Amino acid sequence: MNVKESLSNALAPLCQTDAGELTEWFEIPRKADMGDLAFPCFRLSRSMRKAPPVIAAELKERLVLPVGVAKAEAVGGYLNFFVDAAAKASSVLGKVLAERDRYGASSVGEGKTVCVEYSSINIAKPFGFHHLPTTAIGNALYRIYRFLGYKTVGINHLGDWGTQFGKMITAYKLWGTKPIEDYSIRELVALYVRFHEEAEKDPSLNDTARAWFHKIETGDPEALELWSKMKDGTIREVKVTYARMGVDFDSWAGESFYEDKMPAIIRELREKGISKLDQGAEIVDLSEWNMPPCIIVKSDGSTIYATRDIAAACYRKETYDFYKSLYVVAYQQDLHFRQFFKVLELMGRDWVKDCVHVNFGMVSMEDASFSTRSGNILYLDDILQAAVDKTYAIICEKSPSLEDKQSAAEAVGIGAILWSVLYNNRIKDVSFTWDKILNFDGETAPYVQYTHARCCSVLRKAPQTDHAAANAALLDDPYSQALLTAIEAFPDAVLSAAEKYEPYVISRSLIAVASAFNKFYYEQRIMADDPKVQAARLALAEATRLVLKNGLNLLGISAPERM
RNA sequence: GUCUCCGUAGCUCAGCAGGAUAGAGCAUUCGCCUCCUAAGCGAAAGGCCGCGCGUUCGAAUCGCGCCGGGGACGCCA
Repeated sequence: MNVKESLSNALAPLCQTDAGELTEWFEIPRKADMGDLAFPCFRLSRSMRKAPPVIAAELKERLVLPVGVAKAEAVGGYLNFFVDAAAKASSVLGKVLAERDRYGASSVGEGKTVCVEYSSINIAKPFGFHHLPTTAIGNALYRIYRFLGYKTVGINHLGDWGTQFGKMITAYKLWGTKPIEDYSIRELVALYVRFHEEAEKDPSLNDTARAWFHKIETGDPEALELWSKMKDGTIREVKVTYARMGVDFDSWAGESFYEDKMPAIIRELREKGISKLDQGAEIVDLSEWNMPPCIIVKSDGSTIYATRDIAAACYRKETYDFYKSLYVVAYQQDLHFRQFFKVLELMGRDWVKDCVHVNFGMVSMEDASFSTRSGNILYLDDILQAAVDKTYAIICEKSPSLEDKQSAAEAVGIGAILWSVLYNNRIKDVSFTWDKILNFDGETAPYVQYTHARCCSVLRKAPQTDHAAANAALLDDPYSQALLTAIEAFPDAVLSAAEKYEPYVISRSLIAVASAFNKFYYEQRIMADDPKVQAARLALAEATRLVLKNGLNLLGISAPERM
């Protein structure tokens, strides 16, 4: 039983209110000096026919404080409780040191599967800067749900189908100079650009392209092989970039994968009378829900992304029997998701309530020095590399004696980039400037990483001790207590992040822990003269290290031990 | 035009299943390294929480209406 519950049980008879309900009432006071838990008495004023401050004062008089609560204070309409410092220190520290890299984890998701569609790049197209939010947020959610015990399925819904592949093959056949598998993405993009230039002069190229795509569709061996090699080459190349960001997928099933799964959907929509013909196309009329129609089959007879998304959703339900299916896709597609979710509902797929469009804002690059590289295209890899290079220079300046500067620069530079889309509400647009990204002061990934490295440094220099054996009661000073409070809040932050599909909840929690540790570090000497105090503070540093590492890991950001 | 999201300090943002004197970071100014990583710590300054009305004992938080901005709106994804 935790402190909240025992307080609720003690308060229940005095308030004549159910203890379970009272548990929900507790708040965290705005400031630490107001206590650890606040009990608002406003809601009792009607039933008890007294003013809230009077109730608070009376409760304070009559309440017998349960074990673990040191004192109560009536302030205005609140009854504030101060938990026993030693009890708190020992329970928090004990939990973290016992659970270690599982601290903050849970088994709430046991037996449930969560699908996360994210990143979703196009084959033979740049892996661009604009893919950063979906990749970083999707990866974080994937890791968060896995940490909570869910079975997770990360899906990269590849853009690997369409007439552009006919164009690619046409261009390759005309101007290709080496085996297609040897082409890098940038070279494939150059071929594509050339195709469009030449097609301006010679429109017949477009017919050739259509013919090639038709060959892919009908299974012509040569066309299929070229297409397949382009796809393999792209995946091989992007995997390098994904690896730098700690990203991986369980499924690379893209648009082509659902080609043979759409006819059944189209047929069902017709048979159930959900779709109808309109202006030569098959649509689902959604005017009843104040939405434009959802196009299922175009007037030329071909399918469209809504059809594919419906087929994909059904496939995922059948294959994974998901508890939730997340789509980490920009808010520009809000309407599209509302539309095809509604169509699924009309088809009687009640599980569509478990499908969630996890939308996010736009990223833009303000820095003019960058927008010219590679033409108008900003490759994500270039951004990552530039951040790593600049970080390397900063490390040379700040930590000249560091041995492995390169790997620290990799961790910190990429961490800073990922952080930029993981520390605010998803819906916020992010505009990039190097000044902002490479400012490593304050609420940033490098700040958290730095704090982690500080913990590691102290622990490295200290004699090896059994942290679990330390006397936590000695951590009764306000700085240690504030740090313990921040550490204690971490598991709830993980749960909340999952509930809201918002990784930033974890980012903010890490900032709180790091900030509390740095204050503690400044005010209290960890390597204190008293060996018992020293042992307790080392245990606290170890707990801090573990929390920061776990949290960064959930965000897909690495935690170097030195920087 | 319709739908939708957003509007909190100079800037970027937390807070919003209603509750205490609205909080951070950056930038600015001023302090702190003979001691565990100064990528740190402290202090100052900075606010009609877009505007109005309503609900409530109580509104940054809920409702309605304006204003301002982003996005989407039938054969791209």
